[in-house]
Amino acid sequence: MEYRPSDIEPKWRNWWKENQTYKVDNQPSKPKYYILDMFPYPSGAGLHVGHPLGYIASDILARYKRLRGFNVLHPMGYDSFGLPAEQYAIQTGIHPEVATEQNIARYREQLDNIGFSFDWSREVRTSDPAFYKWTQWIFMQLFNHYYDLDADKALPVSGLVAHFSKNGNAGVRAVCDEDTPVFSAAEWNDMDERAQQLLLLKYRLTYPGEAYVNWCPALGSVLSNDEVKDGVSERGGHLVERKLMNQWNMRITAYADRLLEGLNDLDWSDSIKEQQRNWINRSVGASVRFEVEGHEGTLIEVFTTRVDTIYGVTFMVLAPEHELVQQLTIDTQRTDIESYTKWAAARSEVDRMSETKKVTGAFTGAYAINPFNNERITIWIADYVLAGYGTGAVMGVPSGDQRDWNFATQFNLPIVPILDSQKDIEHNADATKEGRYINSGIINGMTYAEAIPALIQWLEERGLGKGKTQYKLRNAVFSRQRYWGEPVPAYWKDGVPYLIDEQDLPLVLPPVDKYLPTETGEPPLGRAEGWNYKGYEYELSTMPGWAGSSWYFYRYMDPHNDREFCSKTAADYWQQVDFYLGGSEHAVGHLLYSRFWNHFLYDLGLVPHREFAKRLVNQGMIQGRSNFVFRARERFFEEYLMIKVLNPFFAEMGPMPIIKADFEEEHLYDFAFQTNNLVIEVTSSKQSDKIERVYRTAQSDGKRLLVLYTEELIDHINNPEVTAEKIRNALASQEDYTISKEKPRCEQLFVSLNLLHKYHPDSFTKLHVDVNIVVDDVLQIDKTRGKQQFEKTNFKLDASGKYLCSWEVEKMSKSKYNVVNPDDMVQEYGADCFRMFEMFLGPITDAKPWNTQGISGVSGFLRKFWGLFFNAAGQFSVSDEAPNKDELKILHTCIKKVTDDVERISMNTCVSHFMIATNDLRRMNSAKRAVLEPIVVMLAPFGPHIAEELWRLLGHSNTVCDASWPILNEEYLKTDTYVFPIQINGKLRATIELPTDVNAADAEAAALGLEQVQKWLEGKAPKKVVFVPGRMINIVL
RNA sequence: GCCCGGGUGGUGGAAUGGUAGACACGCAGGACUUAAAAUCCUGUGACCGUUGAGGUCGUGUGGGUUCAAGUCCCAUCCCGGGUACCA
Repeated sequence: MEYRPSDIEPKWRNWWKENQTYKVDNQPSKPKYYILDMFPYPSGAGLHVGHPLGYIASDILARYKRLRGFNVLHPMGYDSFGLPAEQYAIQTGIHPEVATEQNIARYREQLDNIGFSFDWSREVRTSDPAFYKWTQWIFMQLFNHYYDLDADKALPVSGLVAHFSKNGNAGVRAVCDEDTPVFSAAEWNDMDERAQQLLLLKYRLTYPGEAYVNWCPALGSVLSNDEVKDGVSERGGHLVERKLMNQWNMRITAYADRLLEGLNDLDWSDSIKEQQRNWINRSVGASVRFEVEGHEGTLIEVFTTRVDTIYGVTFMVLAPEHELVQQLTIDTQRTDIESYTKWAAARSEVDRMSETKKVTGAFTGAYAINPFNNERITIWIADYVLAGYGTGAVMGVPSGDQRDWNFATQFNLPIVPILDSQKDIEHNADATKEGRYINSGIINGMTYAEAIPALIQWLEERGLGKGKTQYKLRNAVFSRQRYWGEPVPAYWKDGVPYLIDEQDLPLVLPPVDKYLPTETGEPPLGRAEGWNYKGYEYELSTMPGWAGSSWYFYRYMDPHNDREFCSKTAADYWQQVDFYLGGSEHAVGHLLYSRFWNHFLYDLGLVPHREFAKRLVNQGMIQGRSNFVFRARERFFEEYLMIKVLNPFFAEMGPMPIIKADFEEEHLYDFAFQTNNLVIEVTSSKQSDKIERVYRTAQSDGKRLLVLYTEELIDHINNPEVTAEKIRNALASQEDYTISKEKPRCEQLFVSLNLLHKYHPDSFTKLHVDVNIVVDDVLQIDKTRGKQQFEKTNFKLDASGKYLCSWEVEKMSKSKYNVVNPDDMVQEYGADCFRMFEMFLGPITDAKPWNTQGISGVSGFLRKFWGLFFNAAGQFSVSDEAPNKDELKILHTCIKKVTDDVERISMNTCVSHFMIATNDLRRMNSAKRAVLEPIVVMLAPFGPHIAEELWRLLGHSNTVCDASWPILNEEYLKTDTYVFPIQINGKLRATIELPTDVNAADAEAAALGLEQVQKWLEGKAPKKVVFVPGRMINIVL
């Protein structure tokens, strides 16, 4: 019987569905294993081949764990709020919910096609009110809690209020805003409700505050960083500026230390933990306040990790957005400062940080006073200082910091050495901490270790600063001026936010007429009619994409609970995620925010662990391999005409007076002949104005004009003789105006890659082409028909009649037309083959471009494996004979390797091991149940359909999912002899077969006795012989 | 720029500091076939040499540690991810 995946795969998928094979119940009697994939955003492009990479790996692990006796939770759902659906809604008017619903249906269909063991009864969607009710509920808990430093956990704000009314905020050690005043109980009790509420916001774990956003005045809305390219909006190219806006924030910095410490116990890759550490970036230093000359009481605070360099400060730099810039700038500098600020506002943070070669800045005209030596230093603004980072001001120490050095050099500011060990500071900054201080007042002669405490003590005694620990981690902006997200369960009264009643949850997203900001620039929710809470206006921003994904892993444990986000029973059983798999691009975004929420939920006693995911593996991205085609621009046609058609004419008729080799527009005519006064104009037939203009010029010059439409050139592009004939006719004719009368068929021309070198690079526009109509970089011309991109198109093909495309590796995305749909692969090769091929591509953690060459190897393997079970007549035929030693060795080698490799998530080598076992068994013509059945079980996680079919053919009535993983017996792997490699000076020169357990002396003697070894020894004795038991022999000469 | 990865034959990749290139793809030759497809067998890092010998080089590049380095250390180049509102 032939292996036909299209027959067996749908059959078993149905059977699994009907028998609820993958339904999971809480079974306290069984050990549990929770394996989770980062859930997908259901995009309109559908699932692409990159998504399943992780899902297949986790599915293999889930099925493997099940075979090893675990009760495995392996759920799937959708992160279904997000920007793309909203963009689509703006363009089409279709409600994002409708589009999202369709996208999910499509994802589900595609996922079902691959044979995953997901328990779909536990599916979650973040955009489902039954789900986001709990996202909103958690938000409310955050609002109602503050971080208490003594308890080192989140505590209810109600306790804080009680404390304030008795003692004021003295004695409260809590994380709060920098500018929180100190107040007494009396002062607190005297405050009105509004003042009290405003004060409490300084403590709450979520609070409204100001943050910079990408504001696009032309679109009247805030843009995501993704939507901004080179300082303008991606759509429309409108100007974008950075603007302060009132936004909800999450006080994640309260958890900075715990998020750092928690990393130590996590079984996550070192690289990801390192990224998180760097992102949080705890730095110990000092804050120093500088007075501003002539501005009594105005202080500029800076944070520095190198307070020891304070005497080397020769200037100060503020972020262009710094609140004091306006006030400090003197009139004569105002124009400079304003134009610089405007320029800087248009630049993104990444641009601002990346630019290190070009130093820019502007002088405010103001001076600050260094508190240590009372020196006047100039105050500048420069875009390398970011407003949202630290205090938005830095002290410039050019001798010790390269960026400061560059700045000082550019603007001719002094560079003062401060350590006797600093070298070469005329050419570079030297950030050393070695040596002793010079030019440094109270710390002269001290070392780094002595100077720091001395300086901090000095500052603290005078109230001019203090030792301080700072984090690079910033509080997270939580508002989005968008429609398609969770509404914030808060309303505004008198400029103060209040939570709605818990019983009014969920606060459901209201309908709006358009998904755009209001005329007054408010978020789309401002359009919702009658949308208010007991007469008060709701918060109009919605939550960001990461809200729902920060806690969804608990919902899978108890997905239908309408009283709690997850019951205690469920959480107690499933505990935490044992294995989490997802893209490395989430290293600091999702994975840090979700850890933060989890720590908070843990503080409230709602979840059993501080960390939600015990083990994490990051899969590499499957990149797209984009193809490009080249559309000819007008310049091409002029060049083409010259090269292919005109040159023979010119050779015959002599050179022309007015033609030059370049094809600039300002030339009067494109080409001209002396013969018969003929001039030629090449242009699109659409440019009738231009044709008329040239015609008039030609008339007044007394020239005869031939107009060649680019479109007619396109029509005959592969046959230049047609055009040559036209020119010949025009040269012979006496008409003063020749123009084609027939309507050209084509409007655009695409030129094959291998012809481009003949033309100027500017002659073409490079465009993405759908990779699904390209095979081996050759465009399938027949498949271009009916495609909008190729309407009225002709192709200039290469000598072999092909159209060759160029290619590049890029992110796989709809806009790049490089999305490959797994359905197509499944259709052609079957789901098992697709699954195994994705695994066979390489290590799960590596990024790689999608490329299907090689899939036939996996397909062939499955057929060969299948063939092991059938005799020459095509009948199922498996023997019950006892296996021999060689067969047992094949089997147990396979058990060992596959078991080891699944445990370390090395799925690609597992596939190889199956191939090796299959090839070996085929060579032996072996078909024994005792060997084949265990391999079927091991194959089941990888190719569940084929394994299920063979399992049943072997006579079982239950599903292969409920079989047991085979047990390794090392005895079968042992060998009596081993072929030892013999190295001379580390290079392989010979081999020798010896007993596996040979001792050093015997091995050495045997090796030295070999003729090949003697040859190298040249009669001398070796200096040394290294013997690694059971492995190798190295002879050192 | 900064942080984190990665770089091995024509290609995807394999390799607890111990025989570099497992397993596949591709390619070449052969078998079967009227033929093609499919299938099967053999070969396949480069170079020199050749009798089935043997040798030199070889894991981005340049150094180093070691009896032994793809693997460890230092420097450097290139590619990918993240860079706080894509998810």
